[in-house]
Amino acid sequence: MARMSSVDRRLELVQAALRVIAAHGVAGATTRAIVGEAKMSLASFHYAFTSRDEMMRELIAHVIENETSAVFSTIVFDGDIRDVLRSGLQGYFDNVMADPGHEQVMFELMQYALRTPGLRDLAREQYARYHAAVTGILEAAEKAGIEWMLPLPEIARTIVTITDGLTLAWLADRDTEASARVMDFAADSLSRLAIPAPARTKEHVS
Amino acid sequence: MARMSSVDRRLELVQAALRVIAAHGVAGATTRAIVGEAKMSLASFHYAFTSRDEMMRELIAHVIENETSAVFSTIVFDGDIRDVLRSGLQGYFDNVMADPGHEQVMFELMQYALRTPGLRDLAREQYARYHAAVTGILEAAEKAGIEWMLPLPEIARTIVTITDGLTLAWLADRDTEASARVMDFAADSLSRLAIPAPARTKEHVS
DNA sequence: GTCTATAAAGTGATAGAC
DNA sequence: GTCTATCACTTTATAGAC
Repeated sequence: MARMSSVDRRLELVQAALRVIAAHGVAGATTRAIVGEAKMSLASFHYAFTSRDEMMRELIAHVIENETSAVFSTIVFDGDIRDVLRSGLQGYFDNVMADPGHEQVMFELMQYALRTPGLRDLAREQYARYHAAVTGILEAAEKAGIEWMLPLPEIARTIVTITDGLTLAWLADRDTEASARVMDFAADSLSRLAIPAPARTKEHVS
Repeated sequence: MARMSSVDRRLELVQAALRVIAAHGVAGATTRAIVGEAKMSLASFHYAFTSRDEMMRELIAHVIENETSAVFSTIVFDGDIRDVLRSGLQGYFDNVMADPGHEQVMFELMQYALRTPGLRDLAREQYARYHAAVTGILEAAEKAGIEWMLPLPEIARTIVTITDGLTLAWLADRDTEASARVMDFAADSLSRLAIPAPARTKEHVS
């Protein structure tokens, strides 16, 4: 096997571990399963990391750093605000349905962080990133002319609350139709927090 | 040790397991930890259950059967609907804050059920119970004179979506103030789905 | 029915050859 | 740096005395 830099090998193991977790959960991510997925020997694992705990910590930090954003990135702020919000939620939800394992892994890692001494702050950090990412989108909406009636971080937390709740219930019962109706209500409600751009689009929906 | 009926011994082990899970998570609920908590010998466990898997299945079924309701039971349908909804959410949230481990266990058990072959249907059942429980509360509200503008199960799913999302974020960052503002918005939004009782005391509980 | 003792398999981690 | 072999420990589950 070709020699690899320490950083590369650690990253490769982290990514292999993420694939194992996606397939078998955090509990299934044993060192042997991980090195099997990464096609390395067991000893290579402990050459790269001093312990499995260290790897898990780096894995969660990596996920927080890289996996958080880009979920809402397909939003276009054009037309009726209610429709923008509705299709933004749909875009998120389509991602969940296309790859349910991904969000499930995020939930599992959060639970793991909450349960593991020394990793609790990473769960907090994970949600701070979520909230910051959505706040960024709302700021983009502001630049597109939409004024908001509440502080942006407040609205962002509400949106994350809704997407989390949507995802959890759908992971459990896969009821896509019911989820769509919840998104309808959420878009209706959230749109009441927005004041549309003055000289752009016209109608207010009753 | 006094002899116990098979049913009692199984129940005692399940309850001990729940205490262990609350303290150390599903991963910490080894047979040894459970019989230690229940003050039984390891062999007694396998006399009562053929396997740990069997016990976990019974545990989740037990939780679904018994632990689901009673969370919203303190609601009084008196006064302004928005205030009723707001204090109903607060009642739920107070329960979460008083015993954060309980909701965390529910989330962990759901994840476990989703990951375990043959237990996926229990995750679905868990959410069906949630939705049914909240639907029941909305029906009670109807009897108290509140009309709803959407099908009750639809509103119920939305409420569960919100409470789940609220709880997850709070478990991660413990931001009680921010959670309160989300509940404010939720109560405002949900109250728009209600038509108040025609000739009752429509305001001023104070 | 309840116990002690132990089997059988899996776990994280390490030693030491190359 | 990478490997094989192995240690020390934990896990679920069972055997067999009482």
